[in-house]
Amino acid sequence: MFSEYFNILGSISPIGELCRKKIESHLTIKEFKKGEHILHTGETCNHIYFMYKGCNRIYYYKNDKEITEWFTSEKHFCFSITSFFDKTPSHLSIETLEDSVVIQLSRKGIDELIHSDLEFANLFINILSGSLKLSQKRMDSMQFETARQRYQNLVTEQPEILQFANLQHIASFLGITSETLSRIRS
Amino acid sequence: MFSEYFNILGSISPIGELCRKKIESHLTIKEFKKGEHILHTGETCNHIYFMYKGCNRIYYYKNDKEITEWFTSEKHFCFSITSFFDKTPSHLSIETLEDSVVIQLSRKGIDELIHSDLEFANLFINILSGSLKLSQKRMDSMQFETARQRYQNLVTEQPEILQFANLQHIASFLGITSETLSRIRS
DNA sequence: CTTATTTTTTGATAAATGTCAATTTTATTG
DNA sequence: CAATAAAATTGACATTTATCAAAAAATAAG
Repeated sequence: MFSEYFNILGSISPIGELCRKKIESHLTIKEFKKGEHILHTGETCNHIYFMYKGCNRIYYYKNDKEITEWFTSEKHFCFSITSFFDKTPSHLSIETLEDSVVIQLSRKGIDELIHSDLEFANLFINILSGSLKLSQKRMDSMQFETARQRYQNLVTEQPEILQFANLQHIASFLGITSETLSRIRS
Repeated sequence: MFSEYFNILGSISPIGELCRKKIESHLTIKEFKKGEHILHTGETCNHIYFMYKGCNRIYYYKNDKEITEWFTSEKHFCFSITSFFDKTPSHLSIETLEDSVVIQLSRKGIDELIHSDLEFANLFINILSGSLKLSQKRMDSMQFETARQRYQNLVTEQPEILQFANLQHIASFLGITSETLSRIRS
């Protein structure tokens, strides 16, 4: 079960047998039913989560409304960025959208490894730079594209999200109301 | 002149004398008049820039209009994220908004150091995680705040930008037209 | 200092999106 | 499968922001 995990890590940055062993000692596996929370608001995010099976959405409340900030598809990583790095309670929640199996890598392990293992440090750099590119891309699309364009982009670039997310999740993810998204779709 | 640079690096992540020496060998200093370009569209971004003196804006063209994506204040870092990591021609340009002095750290040096020096790798991780937090924060504000709120945030959180950026730069940075910003201001 | 150029402001109008309410459709549960 | 709850759609209208054009103000150049 970890072999697929390490294959994906390896495709991000090469890691040797020794490094794998070290990483493995900081992994835990958890299962979640659809709709359960991987991380609750107020908890501190102490892991980087890998969706071995299933998917999730990351959301927060703004004026009593749920706003979906991000989706994580199967075989992808996620975490609450600010909470993880600042060790502060998360304003984000992470909720599974299907029955899921999550492989968690602890921050304690990450801290230890980035200070002791060059291979791991470089792996982590590559994970961060990948996240940064994604975040930047999304920011650009928010800055000067219309709701319709943003929806089109989603359909062409991340069609898998349409499979598991409902209209309200997608609407708030795109920064629009569900009524507007419904009209765009028709 | 480098001492201030290293103080700032050191405040991000502790680095010893040896690491400093190694970094120093990959630094170059460049001066720019106001309005000159640190990076042109189409060039590949091969450095991380530190604004020792002066400031800049990072912009791109969309439908023949300039869109400012980011501002860099004095004593801060910047680079074209996608171009730097993917080694591809930048769609962004970086233009100074004042006479400036830039300390450039080369990608060649960065590549070398992250693979050989744990201290540097950790420094770089901290630079990336800081960028990621900023990027995320900006994305959130784009997602569900009105133009007026985004402007208010800018005034309270980054007032220095108002000193060197003109109305059009700020408007496109906020994702609105200059007419709208002018009305918000009055 | 005067003229030219660029930037900002203002006005009128159009387009995009939001809000609220009602209805229809879909999903859930006993 | 009927009853209920939740989600999606639709309509009427309000609000925000964009667009285009012109005027005013600020900046740069001779």
